[in-house]
Amino acid sequence: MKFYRRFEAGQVVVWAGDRMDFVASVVAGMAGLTQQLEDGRTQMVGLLLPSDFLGRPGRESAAYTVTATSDLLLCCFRRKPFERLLIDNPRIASRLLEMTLDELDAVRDWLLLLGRKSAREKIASLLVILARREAALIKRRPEGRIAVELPLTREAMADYLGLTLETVSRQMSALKREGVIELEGKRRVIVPSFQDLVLESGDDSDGGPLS
Amino acid sequence: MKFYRRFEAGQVVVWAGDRMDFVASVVAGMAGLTQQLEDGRTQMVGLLLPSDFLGRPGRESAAYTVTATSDLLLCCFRRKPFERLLIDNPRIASRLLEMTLDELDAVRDWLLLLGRKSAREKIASLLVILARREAALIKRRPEGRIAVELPLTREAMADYLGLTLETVSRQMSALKREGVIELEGKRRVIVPSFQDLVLESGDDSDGGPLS
DNA sequence: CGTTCCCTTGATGGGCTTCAAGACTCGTGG
DNA sequence: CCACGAGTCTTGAAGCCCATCAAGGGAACG
Repeated sequence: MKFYRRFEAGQVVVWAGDRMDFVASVVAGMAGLTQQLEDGRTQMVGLLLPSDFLGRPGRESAAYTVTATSDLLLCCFRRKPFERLLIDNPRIASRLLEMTLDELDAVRDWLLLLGRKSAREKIASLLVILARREAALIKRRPEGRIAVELPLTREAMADYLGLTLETVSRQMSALKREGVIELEGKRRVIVPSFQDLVLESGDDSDGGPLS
Repeated sequence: MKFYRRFEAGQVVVWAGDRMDFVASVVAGMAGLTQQLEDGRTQMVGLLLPSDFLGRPGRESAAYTVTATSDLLLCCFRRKPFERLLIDNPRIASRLLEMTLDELDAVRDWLLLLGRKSAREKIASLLVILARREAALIKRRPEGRIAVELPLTREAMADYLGLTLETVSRQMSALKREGVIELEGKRRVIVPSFQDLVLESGDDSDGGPLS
């Protein structure tokens, strides 16, 4: 009933429209849900980090293409038994509802980012989000000088932010030039002052409760 | 336990952060959830139509400002009794989960719209969405020549689409000039060919099941 | 008949995309 | 060992789409 699956960076987990008879939880690594227009324009519509849930109970086929953006480890359950589990165990169903509502809130913040933020603010916002998610795993709140893992290509960042990869690259360079961030290789960012990064992100909310 | 509340177009239902001890279902009219950056930039992050659910069980205060975009009638339940209902009645809880998952899918389509579509495609997409929602209420699928109610100001449309109200106005004029739409007053649109409008919206999906 | 709200239209400029070329990194094979 | 190539990223130049600033039209209301 429960089993693990491993994917390398860049591999596709499922294609939109394909049959999908499992649900899963991310153990390690990162995955993106993406949607496309006919002419190929691509937008990421979900970013899955450790502890996130993948799949929809009661649905036969995948609504979105899921791609591993870094090496990825999934803990999978066959869908039918999982659906039974939901019916028999209201506590689990209730927990799933809560996770879904949290995800809905996160996606709504994402709408604000895509609709109203500048390229620079978008980049800063993404780094803030990743820093907060990383810190939340160890029940902490980011502050001062911190390091952020960035297991995304420039292209994946662009698809998340609704930009081109060139613009992402330019804005990363600009933030570096101005000392807001430092780069250790392409996929690791040092943030000298997390507070300053939050200022660059446009919104001043403190990130809410640790939950 | 159950009561009705009425709001006029433009009135605020709740302010973000305010205490909210009811949940509600939209009976008639339309409401928008909006989020703001400190400098005033506004993005709509939810659009509630008849049959949609408002509020989050288990949460004390509103996360977003809710505004009636047209005259609005809500069917409200006090939050505490409603939460008890969810615990005692798994069928209702399960239904709420399904509605939340549907909303999540809708918001993900919205991400694609904000991140990757042109102003013209955004306008067309909004009209397609409203036409489909309206048609779904009577279990039909829009096609051919149809009318679409547009109970939104140009500014509310702009906040939904991540544009300025001037751009919305210009693109509406352009679509009209080219015969894709006709206007009956400012808040009612005639679509000579729904299929043509879908082509203008950028994605060619058929709108999925009627559910 | 003036005020207010909403909408339309014009002119201008800027932020991001597009197109293009080159740099860096890493793994492979000569 | 080093040359080569593929994938990823950076940087430059040009142009377009949409935002911004500005003015005015139209309808509803007192």
